[in-house]
Amino acid sequence: MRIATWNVNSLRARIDRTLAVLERWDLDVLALQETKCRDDQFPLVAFAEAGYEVAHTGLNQWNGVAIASRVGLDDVATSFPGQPGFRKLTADTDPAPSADTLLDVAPPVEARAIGATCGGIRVWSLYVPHGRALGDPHYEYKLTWLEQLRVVARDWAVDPASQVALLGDWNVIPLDTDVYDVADFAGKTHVSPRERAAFDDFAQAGYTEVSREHVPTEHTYTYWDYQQLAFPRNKGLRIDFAWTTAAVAERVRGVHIDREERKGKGASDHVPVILELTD
DNA sequence: ATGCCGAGTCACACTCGA
Repeated sequence: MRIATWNVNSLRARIDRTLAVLERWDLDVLALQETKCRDDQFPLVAFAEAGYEVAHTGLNQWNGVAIASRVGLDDVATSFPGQPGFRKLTADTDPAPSADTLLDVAPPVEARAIGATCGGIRVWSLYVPHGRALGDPHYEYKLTWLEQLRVVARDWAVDPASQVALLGDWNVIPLDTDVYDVADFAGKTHVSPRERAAFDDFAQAGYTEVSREHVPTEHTYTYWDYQQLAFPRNKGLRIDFAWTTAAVAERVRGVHIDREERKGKGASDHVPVILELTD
């Protein structure tokens, strides 16, 4: 069984590359992030013709996460329990006291998490908030989002037989050797101690980051910026990961990072991470 | 060549990403 995660950075712009990834890796399940479309814009037919069912949540042009599967797709959840929301608190988005403000309504939950049971594994496709800058409200949102995910994920992992895979773009650089030059990230998001702790805490919640276990090589990246020849110069980041329960981790026979997918015209800035499991 | 930022929205300049 093969399961992959990929931040596709607009599915409609990269539907051909996506179908090619499914075929090239003979994938059973693909977790996608940043589909950047609403549900009604999702290219369902292309997936169906390739033999995949799809679950998707997308509210607008931002975010959007999906799971495609050819081994079943059950019990779809379009958010995790208690998933925090986010709303900009600026004058232009909220020029006058709105009904929301007056009612103190919780901020909207974004399309950043979707779960489904595929071939006996509870798969989550996750797009962790970026954080934007240290001290930005989005940074606190990111930390709260990760903490709440960890709290609920810990409960999912209590039964030692439970098979759970938390796949996605975590927007955290866990190690100094996961970036071309950590000095370039001084004072920025992705490397701060609080973000790294929020990421590492999934180990205490009963999970193993299996891509590290199988591909420990330093300076192995999953993302390269579009600007300033980052890919040809190999100035990348490792930010796409797979935390799994022990029952999944022991089935992992290999992990592949599809660096080839970053080449050529029309590439996403992220590449797929593929898990090979015993059947 | 792995090649100098891209996508979506919207109306041309902006947001967002990391």
